[in-house]
Amino acid sequence: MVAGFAALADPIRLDILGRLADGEERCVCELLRDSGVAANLLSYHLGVLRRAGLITAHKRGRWVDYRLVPEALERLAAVVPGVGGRGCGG
Amino acid sequence: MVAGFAALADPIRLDILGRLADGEERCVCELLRDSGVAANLLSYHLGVLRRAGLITAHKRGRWVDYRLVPEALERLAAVVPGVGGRGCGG
DNA sequence: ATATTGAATCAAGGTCTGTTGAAGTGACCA
DNA sequence: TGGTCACTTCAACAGACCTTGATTCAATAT
Repeated sequence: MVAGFAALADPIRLDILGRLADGEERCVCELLRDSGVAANLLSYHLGVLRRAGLITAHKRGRWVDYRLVPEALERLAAVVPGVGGRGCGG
Repeated sequence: MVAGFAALADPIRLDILGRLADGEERCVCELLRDSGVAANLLSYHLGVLRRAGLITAHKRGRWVDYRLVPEALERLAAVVPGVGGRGCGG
């Protein structure tokens, strides 16, 4: 949980998550094109997000596709103190 | 914004926020009693939260009371990627 | 088998953070 | 005026983090 917020506390990682925010899968090569960071650095940050459980990876031939784990992010958003996680209809 | 998430990425600070989550004001001395950390360390973490805009301080005689800034925390929770800030009735 | 590509990992650095103990500031009391 | 209390700030250190360049690994193409 602390690890989840720590994963959000970096501009590169927020950028990655923002680019996956529509729920679609994207391969590293595509994330790499727009991000403007080195491939190994991108891989490092993807690893941080993956180990935090915020994204998942699966291989497709030579490529690796990443996808958001919305539940993990919702759980994080719901646990922000003072917000009260289920304000909608829970 | 990155600073906001970074402020959440620490167990002591999450503990502080959790203790302020009811919206009530609490003086440092009260926060100090249960937390079990040194006074200067608590002051440091309160400073991090204050500089991130997540809490506000005001003096009351010899004491300092801290209070949550719910808007700041709601804004943070709403900006978590993939959650969709206004999913309720926007 | 070899080369090439997409991606992950390793080693090493510089920088930021968290923790500690000591000193400083302002408000109250004698 | 001096002393104590509540809290903050300072100086210093260990550890974690981010970034970089080089290496490694797996999958495809020749």
